[in-house]
Amino acid sequence: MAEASAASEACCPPADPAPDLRPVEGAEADDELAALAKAIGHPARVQILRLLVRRTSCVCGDIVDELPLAQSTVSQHLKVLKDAGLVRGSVDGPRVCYCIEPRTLRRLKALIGGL
Amino acid sequence: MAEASAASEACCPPADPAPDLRPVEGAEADDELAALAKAIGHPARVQILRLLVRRTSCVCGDIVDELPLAQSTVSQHLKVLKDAGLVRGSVDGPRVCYCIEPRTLRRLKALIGGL
DNA sequence: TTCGGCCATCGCCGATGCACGATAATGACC
DNA sequence: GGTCATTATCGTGCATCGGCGATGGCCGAA
Repeated sequence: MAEASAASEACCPPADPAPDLRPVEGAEADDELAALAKAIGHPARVQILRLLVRRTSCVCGDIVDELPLAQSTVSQHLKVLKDAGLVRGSVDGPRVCYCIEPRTLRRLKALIGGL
Repeated sequence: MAEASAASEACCPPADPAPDLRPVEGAEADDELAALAKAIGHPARVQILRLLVRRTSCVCGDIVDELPLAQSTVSQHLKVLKDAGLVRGSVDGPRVCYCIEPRTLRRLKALIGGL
């Protein structure tokens, strides 16, 4: 398995048949919703999320020069999104390909919808 | 109108025929979503929101002894929610009746749904 | 008028967030 | 080997958050 990792589609697999099993209310759901909301509680992170949803590209560098922020700041925001589970990063040679995690995004929508 | 203000239904009018007009994406939508998400980015505020949605009561005092927090802290959280437009407070005699703002909540759902 | 309950606000503290520049780590390429 | 490009991490400064107790304002009741 040397090559064959084309890195154009492989980093963001859309396959996701898993259903949401956890409840949308209760103490755990409250904490979960608060954590997710906190993660997107910054305009820069909302912009990053939208960029990744549109999938024009998922390379970190492209995100950096799309935002009026320093590279280290963008990396920090990406880390917040990654810790929240909203985003996934795949190392692809010297670059890192970021993409959204559809499951977490759907989970967020379900939690918000349960309000 | 001395009595007749039973404070059970009058403070939270469910009437809300207004549709959402603003777009769900763009720079303003990003800021709006980030501000709303930040407002609910704390477990205590999520709990408060749920309490108000359930409408078991909307009096501030009831919220205070439903949460393991001091009265001033709850008041602070209520202020955050009120500044975000998610909650409205009506002075009703010596008490204050809080209730959710359905328009803002629907707006939040629309913004999340637009992701 | 005075008292007491209800709520908002203030002041304070420690903890966290956000931005940046500088530096390190990784991998491709010559 | 060396070099360049890309990204993560560290350290720092400043601002904001989150909690509390204490205080003050407001209204109704006595």
